Amino acid sequence: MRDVADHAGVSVRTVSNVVNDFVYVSEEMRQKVQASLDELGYQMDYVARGLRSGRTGMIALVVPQLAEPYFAELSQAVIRAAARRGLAVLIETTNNDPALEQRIMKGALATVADGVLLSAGAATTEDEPEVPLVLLGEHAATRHGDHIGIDNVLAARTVTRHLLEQGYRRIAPLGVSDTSTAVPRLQGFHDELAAWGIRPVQRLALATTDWSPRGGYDVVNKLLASGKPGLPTAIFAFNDSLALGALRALRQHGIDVPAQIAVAGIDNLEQSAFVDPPLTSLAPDLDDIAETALTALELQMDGTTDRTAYRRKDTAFHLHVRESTTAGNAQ
Amino acid sequence: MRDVADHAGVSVRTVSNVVNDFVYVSEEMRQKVQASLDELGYQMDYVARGLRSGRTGMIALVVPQLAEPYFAELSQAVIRAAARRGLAVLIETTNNDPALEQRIMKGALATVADGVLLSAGAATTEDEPEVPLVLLGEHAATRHGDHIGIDNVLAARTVTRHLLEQGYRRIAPLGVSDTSTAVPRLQGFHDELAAWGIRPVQRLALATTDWSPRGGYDVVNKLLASGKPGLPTAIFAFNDSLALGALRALRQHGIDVPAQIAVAGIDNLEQSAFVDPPLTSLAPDLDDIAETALTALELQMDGTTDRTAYRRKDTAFHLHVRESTTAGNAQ
DNA sequence: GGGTCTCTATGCATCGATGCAAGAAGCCGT
DNA sequence: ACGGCTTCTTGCATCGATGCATAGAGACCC
Repeated sequence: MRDVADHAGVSVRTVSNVVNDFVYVSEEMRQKVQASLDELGYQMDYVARGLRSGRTGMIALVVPQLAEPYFAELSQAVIRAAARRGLAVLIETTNNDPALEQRIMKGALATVADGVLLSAGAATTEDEPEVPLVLLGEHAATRHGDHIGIDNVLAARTVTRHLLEQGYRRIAPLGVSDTSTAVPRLQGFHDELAAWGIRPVQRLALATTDWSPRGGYDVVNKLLASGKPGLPTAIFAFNDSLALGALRALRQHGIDVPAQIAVAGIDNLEQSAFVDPPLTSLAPDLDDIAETALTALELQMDGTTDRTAYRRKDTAFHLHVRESTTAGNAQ
Repeated sequence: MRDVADHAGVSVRTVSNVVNDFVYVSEEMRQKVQASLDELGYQMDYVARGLRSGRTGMIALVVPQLAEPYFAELSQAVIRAAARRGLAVLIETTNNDPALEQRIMKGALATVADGVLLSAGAATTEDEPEVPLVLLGEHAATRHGDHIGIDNVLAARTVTRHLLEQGYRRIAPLGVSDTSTAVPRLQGFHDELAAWGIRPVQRLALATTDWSPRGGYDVVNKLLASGKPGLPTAIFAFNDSLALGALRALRQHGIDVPAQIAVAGIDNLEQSAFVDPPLTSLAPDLDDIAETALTALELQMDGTTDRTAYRRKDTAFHLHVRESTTAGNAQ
């Protein structure tokens, strides 16, 4: 900036004024400085500005695994929403390491990011976060700040209701575990069963903490290989990755989906519409999540809302019914 | 840092010395300062350090679309490799916007990132980049700096050879277009055919620039719906997303894979092993790409290599043969 | 003419860290 | 006792931008 100032024969401050569209700059001056800016190819040093202003123009997005399609699609939505606000996105992955999550909640990213979006974590903390922080998904562990996500109980009820309406009665929940996302989904599943006067069959519960295709495949494969009688007539996978693995296991055992066993999931991955048969899935509105989260984050950043209070916002979702749960001989 | 200095009754500079493990600090002093650091919960301001040192500790990763599984998996690998070096990763998406890519090559991220990894772009430029810059994948357009990726001609030959060895002769390339990645893959396909004395059948080429499941689905669906005779006996999809869409279209038309038509792809997405039938796919070694790219980037950052010369490094890949190309009645 | 007001351009201090170089303290050899 | 050396600590300037305050130039009013 000093170079530009020298070149244009004005003060550094004036160059800054031009760059920032300060009101009191004469047209003549603006053009002269602009010419120098262009000629020298000036690029703002955002680090220096960040030091002075206390803002970096960056937000951090923290997810367990970027390679999981759900988080990839979510990240994409966040990047889009951030771009609309002129913010760049720094992505960190935690691999579900609670210690790392805790450090981040405590403010480890405070100096590089103006705010943090933390997704689906395991860490618990009672401390007030030291950065503007918005939690995505379920975080049973803390009651501070903004929590954005779908109502998982309601979402699970919606999927379950669909299966029940299709006539399926022996439904196996897939992905049962004690993680913060699994618990409310199982809850919703049970709630809906109860509403229909159906008692959950403990033996049908398919437990795994590995919510990947491999996890779904392994669990369902074991179930089928066991040769035990009393197979479910439908599988409600707690996410689509599990469902895709389950589908593979079912096909491998020659089981027709949905004629013999129906499958439904949650996330509505891009992939899910292109497997065979196309997967019925509940789609969280990722753009809604991203937009809502960034709005909440900005309110924290400019001090409108505080970080102590607990605010929960549920975002929209939509059930995509596809062939994996229709055209079957349900019972 | 000033607060810590006051609290410990020492100078700011000494605190800095302790934080940076400067050699000439007495043990006594180190402990006293460390106590104050801990007590006050000091966190380094990386922005300020960045201003002084000219390094931000961040690299930018630029990809067209994060939601595409390949780029998600690549990003994951880059984040891991960067973490090993103590670098954070800022992710930008371009949606293949050439103007944006060009701005990035010119150094738009120079002040926020110490270096840039730019993946699979369309932009052409002859200017020397103004940031340490490593290009990932094919970038026909520029001859500056480091280019890291698999040898796409060889990769395509490898897949094609596998199909030929399995006995397939009427192979349809899927994803034909004039993008920088498609061209060498088609080249390799033709090269291998030629080596076997087979002339490519123009009519079999399945052209699309949309390398997503939808793109693959649409093209193959149109082919099958056309009712034209002379279907291929195998499809070589230029990436797995295309292949997955193709699989869906084939199944929908009641075509058995691989008995009637075999399918192979490139990328080896996590998903690809869990579709039905599991997809034969050529796996680029993403960790190798990320590691090689970051090594090259660091050499540029510390000035060991310059940004003018052209350096191309091919990374490892491995063909995963699965059922989508085996156990068929090839011809 | 003098005072007030608006518009424009500038100087200086500052954000939080580190490079540099000098100062202080202790030790050794002669 | 004194210079020379090593070890340890510190003050000051600096990175590149912006906040604040103010000075100068006109314009306008009484």
